[in-house]
Amino acid sequence: MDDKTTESQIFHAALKIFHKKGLAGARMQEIADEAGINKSMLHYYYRSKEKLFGEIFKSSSEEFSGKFLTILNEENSNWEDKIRDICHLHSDFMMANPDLALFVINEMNQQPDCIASLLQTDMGLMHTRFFKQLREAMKKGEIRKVDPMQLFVSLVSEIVHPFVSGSLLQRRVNLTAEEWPKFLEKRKQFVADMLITYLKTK
Amino acid sequence: MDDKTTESQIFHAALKIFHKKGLAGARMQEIADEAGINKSMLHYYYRSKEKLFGEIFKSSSEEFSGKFLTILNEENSNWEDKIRDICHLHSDFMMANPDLALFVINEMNQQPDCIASLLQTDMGLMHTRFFKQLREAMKKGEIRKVDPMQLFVSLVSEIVHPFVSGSLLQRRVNLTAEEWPKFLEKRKQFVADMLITYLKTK
DNA sequence: GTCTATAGCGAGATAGAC
DNA sequence: GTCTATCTCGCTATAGAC
Repeated sequence: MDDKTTESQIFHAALKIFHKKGLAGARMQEIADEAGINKSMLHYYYRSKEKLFGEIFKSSSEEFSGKFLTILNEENSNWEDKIRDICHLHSDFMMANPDLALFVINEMNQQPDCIASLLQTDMGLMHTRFFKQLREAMKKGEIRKVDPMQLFVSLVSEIVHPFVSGSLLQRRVNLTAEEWPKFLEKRKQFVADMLITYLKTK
Repeated sequence: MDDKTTESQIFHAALKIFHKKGLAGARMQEIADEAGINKSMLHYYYRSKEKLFGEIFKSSSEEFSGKFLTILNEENSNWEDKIRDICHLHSDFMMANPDLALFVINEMNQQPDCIASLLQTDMGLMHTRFFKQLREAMKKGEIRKVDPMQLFVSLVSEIVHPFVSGSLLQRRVNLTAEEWPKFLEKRKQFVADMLITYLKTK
């Protein structure tokens, strides 16, 4: 799907436009223009706007969610490494795909039913190595006893939200467009240190 | 604007529909139905869809941002109280307005220019009592020295993101629709404790 | 497979009676 | 101020030539 066929050109153009404008806001003409091809080709390859959107959403949400699972299930790292990995690798991923998170979150709220079928119902988060390692460390008394789910939500929120809410937060903390990426870069370290420090102090 | 005049009925109906579907996804007919009045009345009172949307967005974004400033500037509370207040009061506010945050974030990204004029350019965050108290406490060595902006972004992210990303996170942590509100309720305490504990340990 | 032309419909907006 | 009827346009989708 990464070659230069017409179909993949459409796919990549649609991804870009849907990510920026969402299903309701995107226009087939705009996608065609972005791909540099004729509008009727979109229907030739993907039948309808909804079908095309479905492909994009499926791919995007799987990519977004998949990143977490692979890191949380890594074999050769302890819970501390995994927190640092999430902070660094996921930040990098979102820096490279600035509209992805908001797109997935947003469209998921809009189309609860039509989209529900596209998603894995259970990610098995509780059974990843990360959670096992956390529970183990708590049992041994190495770290503070907390609800692992609250910790996970904190981790995700701290990393994802600055990207989701980018323009609003940037304005609030009064940083320029040049300073903001640097702020996010420093943030990886800040979040990892905070969470790990909190867990280790009793 | 809170009486039962036609204009306020339209306003409240539009708020509800725009919050749920956004500018592009909302339909004037749907707003009229929600308000229980004729569609042409929307144009009579608000001229166009864009004008009506503008009123809703202005009101919503001001309400959303204003909550923070008032808490961060409270006279009779120290930095610790203020963190707890943000966690508790802002959570309650978002629980009561579940679609507000995502709506503001989303539309802000969609309409960068048309909306920019509606927003206060500088919230003066750095000059609120909260930040003064934080810097003071750091100077005295009472708390860990951190970038106050990073801390603020963490605070906002931890509280706001679970609401913004509600349906996605809920699915991830595998909680039912009944368990999720309880989880969010416990979260207020969890976040406040974590941030305060982190700051106090050196 | 790719293009042009156009069908068909939905939605925002207005005219005009009451 | 409120309603019904209608205009107009933009957008999805398709038909059909090449």
